Amino acid sequence: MNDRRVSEAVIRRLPKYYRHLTELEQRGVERISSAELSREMSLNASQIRQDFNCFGGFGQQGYGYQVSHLLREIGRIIGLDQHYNMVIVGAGNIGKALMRYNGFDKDNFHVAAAFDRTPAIIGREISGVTVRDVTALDDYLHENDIQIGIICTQKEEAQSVCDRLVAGGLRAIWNFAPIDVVADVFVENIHLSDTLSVLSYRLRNQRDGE
Amino acid sequence: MNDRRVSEAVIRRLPKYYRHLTELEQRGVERISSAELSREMSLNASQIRQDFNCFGGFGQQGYGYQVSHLLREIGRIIGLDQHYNMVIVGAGNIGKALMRYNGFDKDNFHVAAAFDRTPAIIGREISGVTVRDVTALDDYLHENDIQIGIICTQKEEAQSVCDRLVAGGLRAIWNFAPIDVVADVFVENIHLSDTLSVLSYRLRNQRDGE
DNA sequence: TAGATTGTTAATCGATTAACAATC
DNA sequence: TAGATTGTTAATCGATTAACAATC
Repeated sequence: MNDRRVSEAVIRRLPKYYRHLTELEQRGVERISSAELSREMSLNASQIRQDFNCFGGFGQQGYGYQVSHLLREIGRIIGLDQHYNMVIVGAGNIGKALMRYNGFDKDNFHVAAAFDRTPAIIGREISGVTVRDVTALDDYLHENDIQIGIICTQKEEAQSVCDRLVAGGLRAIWNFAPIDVVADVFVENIHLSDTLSVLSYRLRNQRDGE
Repeated sequence: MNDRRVSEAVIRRLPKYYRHLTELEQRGVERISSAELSREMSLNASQIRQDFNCFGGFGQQGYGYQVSHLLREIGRIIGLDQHYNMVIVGAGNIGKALMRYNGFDKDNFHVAAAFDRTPAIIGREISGVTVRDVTALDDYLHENDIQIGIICTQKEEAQSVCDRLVAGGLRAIWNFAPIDVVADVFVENIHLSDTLSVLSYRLRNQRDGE
């Protein structure tokens, strides 16, 4: 087991491994070698072995990796055996979409409450969750055990909402407002339009093909 | 001007620069040095100069960079002076959210049409765009000049939709289905829940702080 | 045992950072 | 001119890839 700090790049590959292994398990594949996996995922086999060995030896020499075991271990490393309560602030386009989204396991990542400041939206029920007045946010956070805050406000309010979430004890922020929020907890700033800009760049500067 | 191929990392920093410079221009800042910018953006000053010099010398020795000029140049490099027509396939949660989204400039990135296969949704108007029957997709693409396809379907349909978009002549795919679509054009696979998994990983393995 | 494939060390490659001469 | 700051070359650092001994 490699004990040097796990790099950012490795961490971001973990969900990819998890997804692919889930696929393999569903297809009934029982074992896989790093070479085979490397072909399927367009990664380097050495890299795959290095990545897995950051967390301990999950393979067996001469055999490869047992898919179900590896899947379970990576799930545990990512923390998918945990239960997280989340709040969404801002029940506009993206907030609502995330409330209804089922791309992540609902048992694992649970939307406990949603908040907005618009009277027309407050009180509405979306995917079984009633939208509350954002003025009630701070009290709510103190009375409930929430781990993750999702920011879907306008960019102007994002940082102050973030501050309130952190003051309320949250340890992780998933921000969709088009600004980098800054906080002394774990933050993922999602900049959707940045990725669209990347496509624009490539179209503009296309030295063709992919 | 550095003529070696512009690296992936540089490309993905371009939208960040663009956002920050827009901010600066709005605040009325006229000039900025790489040192100052590095502080504000938490990047290294050398890196900033290297990045800009991939595309030519935008600065002036002893002075720094003129914000408005740099902003305009980076916008042009990204291709934000272009007009793109886009189609959205899948008018579910995320599809609808993107139709209503105004995080990207509407003049620049225009949603020309949306498609779905669900009768209840077909015909509905969302943000001024009527949802069409997805069976009409191929004809539509041949009759209209579309550059970017946005996939917001279930993961099961994503690849076949992608194939149809490419067959229809599109050169760029923005995919939100939780699967990596493969195509011989430019593809951005957005895996929203992967970033949530990263937060989960950090919470699980927190050696505290940010 | 022989063959396969891991775990791990070493080599390579590329990206980031530092240094400094050029120049405004 | 002197001072500031770029553009660019060189040094460093870390991540990726290759190699191979360990071992199932």
